[in-house]
Amino acid sequence: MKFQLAVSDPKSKARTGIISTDHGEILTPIFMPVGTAGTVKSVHQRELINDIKAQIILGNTYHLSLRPGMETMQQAGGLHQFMNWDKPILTDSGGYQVYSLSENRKIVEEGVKFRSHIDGSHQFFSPESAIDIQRKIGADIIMAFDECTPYPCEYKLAKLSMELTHRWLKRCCDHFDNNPPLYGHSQTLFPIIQGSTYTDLRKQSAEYAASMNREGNAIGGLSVGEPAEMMYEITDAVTDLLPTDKPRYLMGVGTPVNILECIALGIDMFDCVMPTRNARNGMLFTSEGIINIRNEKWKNDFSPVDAAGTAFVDTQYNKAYLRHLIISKEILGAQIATIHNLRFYLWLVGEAREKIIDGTFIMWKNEMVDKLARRL
RNA sequence: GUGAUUGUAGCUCAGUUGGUUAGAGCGCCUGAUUGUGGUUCAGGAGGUCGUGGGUUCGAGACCCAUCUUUCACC
Repeated sequence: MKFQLAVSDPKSKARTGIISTDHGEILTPIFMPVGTAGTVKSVHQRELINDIKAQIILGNTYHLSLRPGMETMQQAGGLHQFMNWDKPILTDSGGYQVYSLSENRKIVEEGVKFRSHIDGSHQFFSPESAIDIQRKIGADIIMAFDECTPYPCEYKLAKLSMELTHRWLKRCCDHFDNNPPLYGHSQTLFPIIQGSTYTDLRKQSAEYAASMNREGNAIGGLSVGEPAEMMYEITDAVTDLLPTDKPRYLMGVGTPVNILECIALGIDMFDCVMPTRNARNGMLFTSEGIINIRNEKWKNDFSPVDAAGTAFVDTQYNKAYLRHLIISKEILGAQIATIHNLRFYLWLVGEAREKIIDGTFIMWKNEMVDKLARRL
């Protein structure tokens, strides 16, 4: 992987760049659609490329290791081959599932004992096994195995957790360096910064992550329930300590507003389930604000889903129809809403990139932020 | 026509020997959702208990009439 920093906005910390992988280039800042189980839910790979214009998608170590399992994955020749996606892929390590499936796990120094949510079987993940699995999946960018702390989190616990994440990070790096890729293309490992909402811990973690000298760095453990302002504050502090010549990935963020604010703070990569999961529940993100398409007021509104939108679904279907589909839990409703939301997210980061290059980013961002949070 | 049977929220139904403001599930209407368990969670609206009489301090419940549902028999 290579990262070429292109433009730095003089009025903020925003920047643009190009990430090069063996599966192609990624123009930053970028949003990466989440495809946990080897599919971005409800959309076709062809739509991801042609309509949504996704440049990179996510997969998930935990979910893919349970199903279909690594035997199938290896026989398929890795996830790119398996799902017929030859653009870049990033895999999350399963660390987040330690957090989100917290009722079914036990954390020890060695790793984490899980119970599968599918069949209740006992599973064990360690930094080493998370790397092994991600080698077998074959993602272009893979993530260190970390512990994501909940919010709020006491200082003492946050510190202990961060220190465990650091020891795990060292093990991830060692194991990664000692085990080559399996499919003839290169992979790169990103460390994850933790430290909850404590600036001193975050700084310590950022420095430790940077000292691993990998090709990119990620910020984890945010957008877990803390106020947005707190998230911005932490992100701001952390990006100051990360090398400028490597991409910064803010994990799990966020709303369109969050993304613009964090681009201004020097973040290059984002992922979030919001545009996909919320699409399936009828929440649409548009340049004019947020639409809950289930609301009764759209029942007989035959105007386009998003007249200003750039996806074909925005003009080919009307709101009343989409409302009907979502309320009826029809599959096509999820498809249309997901294509719309993902296209909007990709459009948004694409515009941000253009504005950074133009030198008008901050002005544009401030105008957009007001509109994006409106409820229509 | 005769004999049973049924009637409570939009739907399917609870509702104790008669006792405060009649409940549930689903549906509907609003929110929430941030490295996805095709979700999940929170809140809300909605009922002259078929109708009319009666008994009783008090009736969704008991009695009478009437309408209604379903069934059987003539």
